[in-house]
Amino acid sequence: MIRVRFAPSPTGMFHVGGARSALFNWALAEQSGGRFVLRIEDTDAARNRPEWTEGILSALAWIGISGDNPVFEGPHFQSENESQHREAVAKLLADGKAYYCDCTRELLQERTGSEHKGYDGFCRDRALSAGAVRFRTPDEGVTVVDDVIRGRVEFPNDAQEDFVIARSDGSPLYVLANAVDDITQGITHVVRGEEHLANAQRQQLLWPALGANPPVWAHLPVIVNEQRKKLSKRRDKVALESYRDEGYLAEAMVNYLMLLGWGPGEDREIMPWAEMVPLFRLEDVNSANAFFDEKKLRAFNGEYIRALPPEEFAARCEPWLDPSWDRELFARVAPLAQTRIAVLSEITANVDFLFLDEPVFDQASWDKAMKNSPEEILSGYLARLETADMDPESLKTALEEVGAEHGLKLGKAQAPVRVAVTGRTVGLPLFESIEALGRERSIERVRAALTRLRG
RNA sequence: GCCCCCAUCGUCUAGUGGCCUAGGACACCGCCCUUUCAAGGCGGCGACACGGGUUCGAAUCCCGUUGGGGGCACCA
Repeated sequence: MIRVRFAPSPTGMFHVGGARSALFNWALAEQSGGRFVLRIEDTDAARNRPEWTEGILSALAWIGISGDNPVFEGPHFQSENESQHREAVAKLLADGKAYYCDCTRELLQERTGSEHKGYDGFCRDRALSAGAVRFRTPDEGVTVVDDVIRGRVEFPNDAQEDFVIARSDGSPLYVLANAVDDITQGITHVVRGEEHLANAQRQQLLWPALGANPPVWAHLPVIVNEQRKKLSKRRDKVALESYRDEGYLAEAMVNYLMLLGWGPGEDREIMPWAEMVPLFRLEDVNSANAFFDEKKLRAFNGEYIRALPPEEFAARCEPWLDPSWDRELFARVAPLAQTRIAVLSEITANVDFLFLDEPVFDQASWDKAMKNSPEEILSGYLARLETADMDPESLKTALEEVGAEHGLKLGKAQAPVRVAVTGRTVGLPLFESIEALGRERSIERVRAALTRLRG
């Protein structure tokens, strides 16, 4: 049985790169009826808060990864396995595969004469009984990491120092704890970001030393920003939550993320998760870094929004709607907005005019719209509004007639009315908007605009 | 400085020696539709980093160059 794992350290926000890794692992587990193990790597007390873990869980659940699916296992907490980590260190020590070292950084630099040189093996045979613990690495030959995505990767052993696996206080370090947990949890495939390739070199050595066969390795390409640098939380928008809060649909996000380094082929891109799962193959994952293109994500999101049944769309907009807004009225115009927004948060700017006492006012929009005989158009339309039938066709005909009286096509004539009624130069179809607003309120707004115009 | 990875349109990618005059998508541009804006339809622009090999034949294989990226903690 395939057992994969996703092992984030709690850091307060969920990285989109992590989401991509989780998704790839999830697809692997799901397609094979295997297990997806969630392990929270919380061994660094400095960055470990319960709410961080909650954040990871909810972010994963958002993209469809949760205990609702029997493929999911966990969460396990690395901190709970510390005794096993310590036992592993003790065993390595007992087997002579590791040794104590009390060299300070300064001492080492003095001896090697460089801050770039690695550890020189000074304590290898000093038989110390305390200090940090270093793993004894081979001096010659190469360490081979067989990577499904990259092929055979060779690391010359003479460039690999005896690395530290436990601190002087006995607490185990990541490289060791991670390997021990993977072994005890029966992980068969380690699928993670390329930044871990160097760790694979060490863990490739650690697994056999711990009496286990190394897993299948797969190091995913890094997701980069426009500068082609790894996405960093300092400079880039990397939090999955921020995309969720802006109104990106989980389905679109999942679809887009899957395309970063992989594709279902056959010139297809928009594809639901269920269809992708059986198609996913680690062998087909690209090895080149991928740029996170929010423009394309937006386009995908727009596609997914438009594909939603109207009622579903209206329901999804709920988090962005003011509680006081009339939901029935909203449901009537929502379909008109559906093709006009790419992220859910944009819904408010499209419909708020219906619920506000007065439309939003923006001087620039006003100036732009009030160019062609605005007073004549508005007063003429005002008169017709009093008696016209309140259906889009009649409302349109009425404006066409007013426009014709002043030599204006509908395209020009609608501008002042639109700004008077909605406050904006762009937006939902005008006559449907007026119908939804109702006669009284529409008249009121046209009157107000005339007043402002004359004022 | 050392180790490693990578290299097809601006971007994500298809392509695994002949099907390639290199396909799709996003972006961009134009046209159509049209009450604004979208959506939709049609069309356009646009790439195999460079240099050597191997081969009857190379985007595809090999070597080198250049260019990017990742990693080098008693962090994870």
